[in-house]
Amino acid sequence: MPELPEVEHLRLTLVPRLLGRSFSAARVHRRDVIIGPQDPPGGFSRSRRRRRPRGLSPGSLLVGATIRDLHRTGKQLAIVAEDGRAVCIHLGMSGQLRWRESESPYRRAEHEHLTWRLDDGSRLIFRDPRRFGGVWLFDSLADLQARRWSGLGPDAMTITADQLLAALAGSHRPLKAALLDQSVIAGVGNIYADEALFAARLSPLRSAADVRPAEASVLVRAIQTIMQASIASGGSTLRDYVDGNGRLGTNQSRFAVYGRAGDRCFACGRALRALQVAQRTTVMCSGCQD
DNA sequence: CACCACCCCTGGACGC
DNA sequence: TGCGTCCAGGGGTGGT
Repeated sequence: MPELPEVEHLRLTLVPRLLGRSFSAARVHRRDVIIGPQDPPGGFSRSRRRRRPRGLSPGSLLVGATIRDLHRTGKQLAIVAEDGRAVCIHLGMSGQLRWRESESPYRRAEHEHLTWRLDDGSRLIFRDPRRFGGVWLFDSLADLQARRWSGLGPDAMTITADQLLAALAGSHRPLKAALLDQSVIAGVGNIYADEALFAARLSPLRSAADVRPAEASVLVRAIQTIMQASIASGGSTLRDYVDGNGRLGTNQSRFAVYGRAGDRCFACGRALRALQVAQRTTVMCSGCQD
């Protein structure tokens, strides 16, 4: 569920908490959520992931280093230290990254897999009940970008219509399947794919290669407008998503189609239709989208 | 190569 | 109340 807007809002809430601070300690409560730094690019597959990560030391979790920057590409976040080392965090479906004040009494809650202590006594906690997410360790941001982010397409917030069009060219799968493919465009998930396609009046079933330049422009604008609005309202919270301060998002109240199958289309009044595209529940308006 | 079905995981909703 | 079943979905893997 955390897609680009949730991760970006999370990043914005963590920047003032983390930049310039340093980690004084890290506690790993569940080893298999952590991958690297010498493990294969992209991490282990599910079965192999159970293996104990090699090279896991307090240093590789950035302990002792000052935090210089928080990066985001698509749905992934990176904490970058002054000395260049980087930790990549992917929230998956249910992941949370939460900062807690020093005075709050801390008792580890369920599914909290990794806890950092900061030099001012506050804490940064990675929690992920479903464990679709993970934490990847790299010796440098360049290494992270080369080994983990190189397969990602342009970020959804900055992609141009020409770039999207080029990525769609020659592909005959449904347009929505292409939008969900992170190598085509990074950051779009099931919710914002449906919302953007509705706003752009394009059917999720359209063949990707059939999208015309003018339609790609409208679609890119729709994606970016919708995502920008969501970032501003703290992201969408359906179940698990909270920002760095533990606050819920409110953007879910603006959904036009997602989760509204059977309800009336706000534009034309027809009942919204639910279908499956690329193994994902998809909601669309047959009257408006084509 | 392109595409797709399947699987990982947990908790919440729902039916009986 | 309790138990079973289904569903949510990001993304890696392996099959077609």
